[in-house]
Amino acid sequence: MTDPVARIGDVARAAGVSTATVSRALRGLPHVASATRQRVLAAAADLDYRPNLPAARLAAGTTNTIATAVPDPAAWFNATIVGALGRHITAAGYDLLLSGVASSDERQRFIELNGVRSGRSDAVVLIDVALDAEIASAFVAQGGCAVTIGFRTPALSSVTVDNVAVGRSATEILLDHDHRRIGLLSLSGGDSLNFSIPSQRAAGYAGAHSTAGLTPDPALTVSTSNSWAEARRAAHALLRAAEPPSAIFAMCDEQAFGAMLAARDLGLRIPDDLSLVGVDDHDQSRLVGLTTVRQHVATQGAVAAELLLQMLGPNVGPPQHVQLDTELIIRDSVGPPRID
Amino acid sequence: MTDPVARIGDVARAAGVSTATVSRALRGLPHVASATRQRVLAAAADLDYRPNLPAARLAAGTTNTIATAVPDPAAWFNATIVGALGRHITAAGYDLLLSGVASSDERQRFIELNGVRSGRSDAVVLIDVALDAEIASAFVAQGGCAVTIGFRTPALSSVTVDNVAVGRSATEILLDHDHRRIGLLSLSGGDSLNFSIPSQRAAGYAGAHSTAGLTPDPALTVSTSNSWAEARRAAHALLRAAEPPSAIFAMCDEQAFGAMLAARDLGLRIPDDLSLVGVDDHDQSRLVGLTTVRQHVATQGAVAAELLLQMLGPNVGPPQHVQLDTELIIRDSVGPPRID
DNA sequence: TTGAAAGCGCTACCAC
DNA sequence: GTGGTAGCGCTTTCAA
Repeated sequence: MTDPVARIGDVARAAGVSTATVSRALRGLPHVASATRQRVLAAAADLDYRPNLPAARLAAGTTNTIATAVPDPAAWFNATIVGALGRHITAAGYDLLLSGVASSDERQRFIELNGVRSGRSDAVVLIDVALDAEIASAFVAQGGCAVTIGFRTPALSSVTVDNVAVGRSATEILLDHDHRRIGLLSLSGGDSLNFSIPSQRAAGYAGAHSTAGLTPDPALTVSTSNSWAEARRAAHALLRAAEPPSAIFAMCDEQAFGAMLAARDLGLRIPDDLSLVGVDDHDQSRLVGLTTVRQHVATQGAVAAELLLQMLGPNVGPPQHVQLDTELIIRDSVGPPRID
Repeated sequence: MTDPVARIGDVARAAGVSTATVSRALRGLPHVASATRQRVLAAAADLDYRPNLPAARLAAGTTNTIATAVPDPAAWFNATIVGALGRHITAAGYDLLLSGVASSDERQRFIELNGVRSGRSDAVVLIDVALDAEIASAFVAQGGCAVTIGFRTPALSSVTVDNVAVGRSATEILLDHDHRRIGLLSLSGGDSLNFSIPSQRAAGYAGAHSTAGLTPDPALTVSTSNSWAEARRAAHALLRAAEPPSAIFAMCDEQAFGAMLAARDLGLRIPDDLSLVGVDDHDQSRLVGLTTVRQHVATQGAVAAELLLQMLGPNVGPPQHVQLDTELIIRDSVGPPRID
């Protein structure tokens, strides 16, 4: 059953050389006579030898692993980023360790577990999880290497979008269509989530209003998670209020989907009875004709991977902050307000 | 900058005890006087000591890591499973290593890299990736521990659904509505993917037909990936054929979404001009009123985690195969064929 | 070009 | 209850 696995020593013995030579030969390092290398290779193949990675890494003092923290690995945004990120770092020879950090306790644990100190990973990527500036600084002071996505703090490299602009352009298109009561479906993170995104998008929403000489009605703002089920309930309440909005700006497409469902519940047609704008350009948004502010999600993962690989390279530099473009995608969910 | 990280020896020295005692004290093992433990704890806190995980694991001969292979981590089905799986195994104290294996080369590499031999993981979970029976047997013969999801081979524990029944019930509802020309949007995996699922669902489709005394027109079957963009093109072609189907059975909801788009392109309304059934009950299916055969995706991840944890436990047993139920979810995408 | 031996940081066994 | 010490499996000087 448990056949004794071949170790480097077994290969050495079989090839009649030392373990040092086996190590060199197998890794293609120089200073090995090619005849010797052949012999080692043959012996290794013969014994079906596989080097023990953790041991090799311990000895070499590296981990070749990138640890990733994300609030919810199943959410579309996160999954898309993880996919892109994984592709790139795997190609570069790194392993991807994935942790869900739904609560701030878990986030805390993640940070501790993945500091350089614990030797579990060479670097960390934080997707939509916020970090106190001091914790971040302490992390890098200890030699930690990290990049954040969707969140920005000075000490760490980051990839983000301009969320104020996002909120502004989503609101503007609604304003341009003469909507004057615009509901806001705001994002309420779990406690480990990133609060700056909702507040920045809300700032854009407010800014667009004030540019137009308007002041949004605070009663029109409600917060929900990114689940459409929750957004649906919230939108439902909004739309059944005494003075309902004629349009809704949802901070993510999933919430917009919930709003669509709510509209349907109430017999409201989109865009005739209700206009709607989301953010993300979710895979399904096109299907339902949702007008939305697209952010290039997979690209964010790819860029993060690039930054990471660069930081892990020989020449260290200061943290880099890249901000990606967004664009308004016009589909069929925005029209003029209904006149009653 | 690179402040020297505290090692177990430093803690031992600071507390005036041996490393053995530190190890015991820190891990809460018995045979440590509580006064000693306090002293060790204090010293560790003082030095901000973090045990080096890889080293600890190497010494203890464990990895505490589960390696997961999935064709595409970004796909909804996979992401949902990974999310559920991760939650459970993390709770049990394991790390989750995630690898995308889009090609059979990558799958091969994954298997080699994660055999017991390489000591990288304690167990492996394969999501929708197929394995030759011999490779699977060899894997367990070497002491490998694995569970597969969506694919079944004798040697490995698995969690699956009855895909023939899935295909049958999707087809039956269409047949029951008097459709006689039913298109089949079949799944074509990448080369690492699991081919048994499409063929089983197709068998269900054929079986339902023959039970009704019918023979499906082979021209009505087309294969695409699970991307809706591709499915859209395929459905488009199907619907513009000389004798188009009056209904389509799509092997996954994402393909059904593509078919919806194709229908829209052609000015066909659902279900008036075209009926549609999918499989999965994707998060978005409810939004677009798609009738579908639901499989409990997150549950599959949870069950897989359970099997895994059990296998990793003390009492080894034979591989277990659990088959989860599916259910037809009736929404608004199926109606009688149009009479022209 | 090759080998001996000293680690990497921790655990676990066996004495005391 | 505690410490000494031999590993875990590999890498990497350093000398030969």
